[in-house]
This record gives sequence, structure tokens and C-alpha cells, in this order.
Amino acid sequence: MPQLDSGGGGAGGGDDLGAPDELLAFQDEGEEQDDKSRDSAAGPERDLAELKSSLVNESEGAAGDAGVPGAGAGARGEAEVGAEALGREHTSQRLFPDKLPESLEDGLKTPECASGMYKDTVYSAFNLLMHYPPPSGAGQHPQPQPSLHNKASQPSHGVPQLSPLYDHFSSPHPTPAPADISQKQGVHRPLQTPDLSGFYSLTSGSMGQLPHTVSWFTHPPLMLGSGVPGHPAAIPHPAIVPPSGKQELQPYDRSLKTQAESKAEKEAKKPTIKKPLNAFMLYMKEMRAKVIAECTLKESAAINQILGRRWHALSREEQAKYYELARKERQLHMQLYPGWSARDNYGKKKRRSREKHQESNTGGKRNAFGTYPEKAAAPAPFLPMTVL
DNA sequence: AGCCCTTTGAAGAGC
DNA sequence: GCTCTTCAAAGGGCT
Repeated sequence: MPQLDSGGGGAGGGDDLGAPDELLAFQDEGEEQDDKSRDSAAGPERDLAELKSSLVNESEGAAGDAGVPGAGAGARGEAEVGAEALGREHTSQRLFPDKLPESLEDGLKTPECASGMYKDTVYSAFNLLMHYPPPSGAGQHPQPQPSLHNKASQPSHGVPQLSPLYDHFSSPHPTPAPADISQKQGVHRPLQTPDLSGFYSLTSGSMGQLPHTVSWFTHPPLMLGSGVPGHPAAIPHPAIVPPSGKQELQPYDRSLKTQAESKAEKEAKKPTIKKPLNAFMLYMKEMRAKVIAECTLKESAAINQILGRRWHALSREEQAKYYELARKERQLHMQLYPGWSARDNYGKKKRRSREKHQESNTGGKRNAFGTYPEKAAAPAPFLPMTVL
């Protein structure tokens, strides 16, 4: 099993995994070159699959040794990267030949908008993550943590993001944020500790005990609307999103509600704990602002297409960092919400009708996977990186 | 107002 | 165990 350490001592070890080739392999997704790519990339693909698998399944207890891959990443020159990106360009467009929005095409007129040129990803916070100070002690008031969490991200739903890991995405090219962001949020990130579970004995239904040691849990502006029964001073975790229902029941309304209705509404009003972000989502969060700035695009769909291609253009090492971040996100999420399950949010978004899915499948649009039929039918068992 | 689009990845549901 | 489905972010577009 390949390891993340820069020593290259993993099972993939010795083998360079043929980074450029393997990337080209999934660049060449498409009808004509399918066979060629599949043949040439079979080996690297396996290795890549192992790598990704290892990144995901890496020892859950190894939080302390998550060294960021180091100098080895430099094996690939920028020229290679550029070549890959260029090579991918045509195939990526082939994926969405008809759907490519005009705005995206405009964006692509600038080569760097589609060439995966953003290689200067900042992982400083990823490293810092490993150095989060432990809680200052239960019962103590939080100490400001100025260095790590002096910036609040601004999710669309008006709540802070899940994890301190997110912080690093705002630098060095932070997404423009509303001027009143600090007033709205005033969020300090939680400090990740290796033993948060002892402090966050939460369940999905009840937030339970919240740490006094985590600044954003007790930050005054966020005390409002806390979903923490019995903890008026506590605030929900960033992943917790207030229910969409906005209107508060008037007293007389409440009196008219049946017990069942009230119970149902109470249930519906439970704060939503969002899923932890996966590697690609983390990557998108970081790079979106850059793409927007570079390509002057605004449509997220178009931006995401570009980001998807750039994601593929990333080197293994770069992707590995995001996989590692995502893994830590999941770990933290599990510690924060031990009883939470992804099924808790199932059906909370309005499901698209099956009829539409079927229509999409037959109509050459998106299939039930939310992707294109030919892509979903790709034989590669292991995820988009290895789509052939 | 609220869903759609678009991406990848994780995880639940169902067989 | 495999396939399918849903959700996670984002924000303009569309109904």
C-alpha cells in the first residue's frame, strides 16, 4: 500500500507510478482512444487506485504521522504538467461537447483557465493542522487562537464551515467575502485535537456537551440560534446548518398545532449536520476563487467543469494532500458527531424525479449518477481519476 | 422561492 | 459485493 510519506517506501514504492502516464490515461477518456489508454495505463492505474485507496483507508489512528508528501512531488516538471493539461483539454471538452456553456468557452479562451496551471496550492494549514494545540482545559474559557483561525469562511447558508481544515483554502487568494462577514459570523475555527471525542459527545439529535475550549463554540455572535439544548452559550458546529424553515411559529399557531405536527416540525427543525467534504470538494473550495478570478466566470457549473479538469491535472502528490485533508475532515466529523450518519440528510434535498433521470438517460443527458452515460459506463472501477 | 446545472468522492440503500 | 442514489459546495440560470 503506497504511503504518503515522501520516502516513497510504499507498496507502490520504487515504482514511480508513472504519474504523467496515468494522468494521461484518464485524460484520454473517450471513444476513440479508450482502448489505447486502457492498455497503456493498466499498470499505473492499478497503482493509482492503490494509492487513492491507501489515502482513504490509511490508518485512522495515524493522525500524527500524516506527513505531507515532500520533495518527491517535484519529480514532475511544470512542462509535464502543462503538457498533461493541454492533452486533457480536448478530451475534457469532448466529455461535454454540447453542454459546454458559452461562458465556459469564454473562460477557456484563456489557456490557463483550463490548463490546470494552478499548481501553487497552499497546504500550510494542512501542516498546521497537525500542530493544533490541545484544548486548554475543560471548564476554562476559550483563549483566542489568532494565528490559525482569524478568518471565517462564508458558506452560502450563513454558517461557518465544518472544519478548521477549511481555513487554509482562503489563502493566499481568499474568496472575496462580504464586508460584514466578521459581524455575521465572527467565527473562530475549532481547534482540532486528537481526542475531540471526549469533548464532543454529540449525537445527531442532540448536540450534547460542547467544549468550552473551542472558541467558535462560544463566540457571542454565534451563540444565537444555537441548536444545543441545555447549552445556551454554545453554538452549533460549523457543519450544523439551521433548518431551512425560516418562519417562527407564532404563539397562537403553536397552540393550534397538534402534538404530532409539533413533533414533526420539531424534527424538521433539527439542525442539519452536513456531510464532510470530500477531497474534490475541498479542492473546489480552495480553487474556485482562483478560477473565477482567472476566467471571469461566474456560473458554478462552468467553474466546476474547469475544476474537474484541473483536479485530474493535479499530480498524485497534490491530490494526495486533498485526500488526506478529506480523511481528516471525516475523522473530525466522526469525532464531533459520533451518531451522525449520511442517511440523516437523505431526502432533505428534494429528490429529482425518477422520470427525469430516466429521461436524461435516454436523452443523452445526465444519468442517475448525475453524470453522462458514456462516462458512467466507463469500465474503470476506481473513480474519476482513472476514468478511461 | 427553489430547483437545475456541473464536478468528484463518500456513503447509504437495495438487490 | 455490486450497482444505484443522494449529498456535499457554489452561484448564475431558469421555471
